[in-house]
Amino acid sequence: MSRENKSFYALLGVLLLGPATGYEIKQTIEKWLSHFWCESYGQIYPNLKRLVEENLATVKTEVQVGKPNKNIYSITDRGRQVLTEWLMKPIVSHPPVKNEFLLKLFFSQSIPLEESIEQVKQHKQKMLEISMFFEHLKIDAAAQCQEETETLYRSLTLDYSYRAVKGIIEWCDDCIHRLEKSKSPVKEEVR
Amino acid sequence: MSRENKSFYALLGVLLLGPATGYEIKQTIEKWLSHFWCESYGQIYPNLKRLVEENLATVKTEVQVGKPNKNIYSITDRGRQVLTEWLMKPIVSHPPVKNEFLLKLFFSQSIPLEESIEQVKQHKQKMLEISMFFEHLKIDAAAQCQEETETLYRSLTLDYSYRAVKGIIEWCDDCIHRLEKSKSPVKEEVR
DNA sequence: GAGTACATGTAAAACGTTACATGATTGC
DNA sequence: GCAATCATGTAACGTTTTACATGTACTC
Repeated sequence: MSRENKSFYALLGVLLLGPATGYEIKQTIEKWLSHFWCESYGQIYPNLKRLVEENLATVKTEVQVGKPNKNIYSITDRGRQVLTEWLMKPIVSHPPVKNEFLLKLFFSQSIPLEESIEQVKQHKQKMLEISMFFEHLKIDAAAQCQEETETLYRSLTLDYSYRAVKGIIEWCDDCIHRLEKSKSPVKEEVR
Repeated sequence: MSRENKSFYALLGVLLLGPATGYEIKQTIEKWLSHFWCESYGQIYPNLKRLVEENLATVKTEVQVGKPNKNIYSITDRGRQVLTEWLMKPIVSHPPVKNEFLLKLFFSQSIPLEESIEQVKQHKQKMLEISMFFEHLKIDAAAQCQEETETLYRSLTLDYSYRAVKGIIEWCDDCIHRLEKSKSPVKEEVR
């Protein structure tokens, strides 16, 4: 029953919001979950099949002309139950963290200071872009204005990521300062 | 030349700090880099071999009795060069983010509020543990007090992660508040 | 005419962890 | 006596992405 496979639950979760095709699921994840989750088609289509095999979802095929037929998936009661059980289970596995930026920075004593500063500036730029994306998402989410509880949980997850990037942007500024300062640390001691 | 493989550079980076065996590299990564990187033996040993094949490192075997022989790896000039080039290259790939906690929270409108609050409290607990681990690391890093530049970069990377968890802990408190409040949203409007 | 959106699906490749095998020594 | 530390290495397994195949319709 592969309780480990998180993609499974991600798919069930999206289906909870309403029936959808694999294609639509991909889009939903990209739009609303991209700041903390992603799935490729290589995961989505085979897993949707398995969902049906295990009675967690049903399919209806909508015949189309010109385009491939649409396979519209809906969550079943059993699917809802399995998802709910998972949602309430405490998280045990803390999967590997990998941050390429920090890996580089950690070993950066061997490159010129200017280069390190440049890397940090680029990282800050990237974080600014992400924070702007979040701001747009927030507006979109508020505009959609569905059920109040749904909005609450979307808002909470968005705030989590937003706060994280904001913190990182502040860190970038600090970091640039500290690196600049270390260029000429003697001056301050001389005065 | 597999420029994609980040493990490669992680190994080179650790070897930059001094010659080491695969076993010691694992320990170093676990102690100092664990908050942003990890490597398993299944990655370390085969990649160390490849490092030697590509002249980025050399091995010396130290014969031991009772234990397996030690293979001590040292970085070569070419290794240093390859590492430095990578350090200065801008980061292009932003690998998949996967946050199981947020995935659960996003879909939590379908479980009782109390359960969601419990999940957030557990997440906060985890973050507190991590922040304490960071505080210890900071002390250890200061105590080692090697070269000043080395200390600077370690301190910077640590602060990055530290600030991130601190932000998340604050978010947890906020989040718990907001969830508690949504239990009885009517009261406030009634008054 | 090129590119994008719609729509599904698979095979190959890369990536990464876990578990196993081996085996002495030291501390509880 | 059991667990942990030291030390290396591989095979199996699972996960995940990428690239490919297919094909219409619409927009620039």
